Amino acid sequence: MKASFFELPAATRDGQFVARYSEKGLTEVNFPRVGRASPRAVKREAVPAQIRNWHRATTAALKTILAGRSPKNFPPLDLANGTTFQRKVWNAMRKISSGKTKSYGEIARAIGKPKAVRAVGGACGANPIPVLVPCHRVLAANKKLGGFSGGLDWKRRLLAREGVSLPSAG
DNA sequence: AGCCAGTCTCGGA
DNA sequence: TCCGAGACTGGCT
Repeated sequence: MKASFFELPAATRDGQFVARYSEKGLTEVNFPRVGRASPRAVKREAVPAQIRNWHRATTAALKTILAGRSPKNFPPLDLANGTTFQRKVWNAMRKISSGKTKSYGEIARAIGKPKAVRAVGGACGANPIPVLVPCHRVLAANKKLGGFSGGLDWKRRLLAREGVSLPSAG
């Protein structure tokens, strides 16, 4: 883990998310930790104005999505850590609008690799920015949940907030 | 080489 | 119609 990023807490009604930033933008979002409190490495006043600005956008976007709506503004996303394939997948996922879903196969087709469905699943799991990059809107072909790195509970909750109804678990 | 957040096809309840 | 097992898949570690 590199030292050149800022880590800031983003309080929502679902708990305190943690966002990380590079000089280029948002690199990572983490779901609220159960037991432990906020990141302690960074002092508020040490955070550059630009990053505080991005963080404001991140927090607002998180809250908006958690409320089941579409954010008007996103912070810039720094996806430089992913492979080319992963970035294609994440980019395709970002085109899924709130309340809609796609299957892993559809994503695979969208990026021109119709047979790479399992790899798409892998890329979803490697998505460093859940919620804002809506990996939760990707379901299996039979409309079942599939998996979710943050826990299936979150996936269900996020989809429910967006008005998506699921066949079985309901 | 082995793992996987998928998908399709069968066969049996 | 609804699972479960098996085969096959492509990209990642």
